[in-house]
Amino acid sequence: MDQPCRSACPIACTLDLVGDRWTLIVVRDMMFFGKERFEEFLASPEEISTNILTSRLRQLEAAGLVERKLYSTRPRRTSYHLTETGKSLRPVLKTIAVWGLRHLEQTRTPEQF
Amino acid sequence: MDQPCRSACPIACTLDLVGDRWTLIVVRDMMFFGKERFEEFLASPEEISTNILTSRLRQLEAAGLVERKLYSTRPRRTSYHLTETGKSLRPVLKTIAVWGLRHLEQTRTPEQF
DNA sequence: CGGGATCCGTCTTGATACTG
DNA sequence: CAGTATCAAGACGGATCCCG
Repeated sequence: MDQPCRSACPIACTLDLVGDRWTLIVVRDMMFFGKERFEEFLASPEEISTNILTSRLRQLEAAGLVERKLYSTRPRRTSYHLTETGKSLRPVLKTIAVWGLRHLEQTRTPEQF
Repeated sequence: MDQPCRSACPIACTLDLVGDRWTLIVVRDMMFFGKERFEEFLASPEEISTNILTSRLRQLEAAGLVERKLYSTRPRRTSYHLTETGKSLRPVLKTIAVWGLRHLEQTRTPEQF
């Protein structure tokens, strides 16, 4: 998540960007749940903490996947939106979700969902 | 990477399993490069360290994505193979690789690859 | 020599409290 | 509401050691 790229492998480079426990959760919230504001991301069931959320939003912004907009100065209100590059992650999220559903079907009972 | 599941979301659950800097690198090495042995994983350009590799292989084994086989006792030789569940991650890896290639095309010059 | 385990120092993550 | 400050806990990396 820090250096641009560990290696020339596109998988490794992608993981450098989004390969951690939280980044794709935030992207998911924007992409599938239409969340835009700091408070909304905090409200997700995974319970990201404020400093981690801040750092992930900054990284996503730096990587050009997310744009920040101040839409009110007093009170200060910020909103976050996926850029076109950010939106292009949709197939990745979708594939992960599909895999998760399949895999979890086998290891957990349906009532847990 | 620790608890079974942070939430009922299949994306979050998948990330709990493989959402870190190293796990999918190891899976990639098995899936696309046919690597099987501890030493081979260490030789990848991303340079995973021995303790991290050990812990990731254990986690993958515990999750049922990888099987360990001792194919020689003296000298002791261990090999690691993807189970069917592990192999089912192929579309995930592939989608990530495709996204990486596209995204990196725009942000880096071709000579870097 | 292959396949780790262990120790240690550093960097990162995350929970909580606090601020503009 | 949208963060920042602080600090403990854990992840990571390197080196070394161990064991068959």
